[in-house]
Amino acid sequence: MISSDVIRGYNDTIILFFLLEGASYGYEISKNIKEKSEGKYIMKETTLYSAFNRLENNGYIESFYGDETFGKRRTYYRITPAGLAYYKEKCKEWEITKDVINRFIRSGM
Amino acid sequence: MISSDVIRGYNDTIILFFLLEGASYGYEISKNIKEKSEGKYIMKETTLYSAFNRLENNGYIESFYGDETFGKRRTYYRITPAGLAYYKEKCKEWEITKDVINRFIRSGM
DNA sequence: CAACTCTACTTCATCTGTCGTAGTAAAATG
DNA sequence: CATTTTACTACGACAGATGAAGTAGAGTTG
Repeated sequence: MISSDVIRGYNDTIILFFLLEGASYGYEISKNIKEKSEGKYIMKETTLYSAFNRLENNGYIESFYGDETFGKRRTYYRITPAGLAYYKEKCKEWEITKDVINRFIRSGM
Repeated sequence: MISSDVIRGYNDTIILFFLLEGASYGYEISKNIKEKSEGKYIMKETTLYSAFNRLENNGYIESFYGDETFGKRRTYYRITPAGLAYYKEKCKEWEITKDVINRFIRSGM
């Protein structure tokens, strides 16, 4: 398990990644993150839902209610064009970040 | 310039990296970070000095005064064995982190 | 020689994002 | 029918980053 401070700047990006494939909701994304990272990263519920709020306030995602007449009502989110642009930007930034941090890492110690 | 939230979890590691080579002090490390990253990352003074405090409180570095009889007195820092162990740990963690974040990045967009 | 820049910090207050704790509520499972 | 899983929401605490401002000596420039 890696510390979350490392990931801090990329939680929003991780969420947007899953929304690229289509609308989704909190619990599903939470499971997907765990699965895709093979359990190496688990986003806390509170972190996830507060990220949704931030992303929506920034206009990067939009929420709507599912039409399930059964079960607990889900809040679905879809990515907006601004969200897609933000995601792409973050991907580029990541390449630079990786390169920069690598300069301060000694891998063979 | 990359956002510092990304780096957040690695500021301490970056500082320790320079102390591997020998004792140093704030201003010098600040310059070194800028140079080594080719200006892509500039650690703010307040971030740097508060990191020194944190690192010292954790026993990862030790401070001492330089014997310069001229100029403004410098506070030097040297890495401790615990600091070295911490640095090595962070380097290993970085490899995992990189791998995990990469899974949520689409590089060709 | 006065003004400015560079070196080398320190203090303080604020903000953002993460996370612990707790609670609600419906459906599925054994 | 009790427990687990799904699907959230609210609240408060905390750590680390940062902006603004100040201190102070040394070197540089007009």
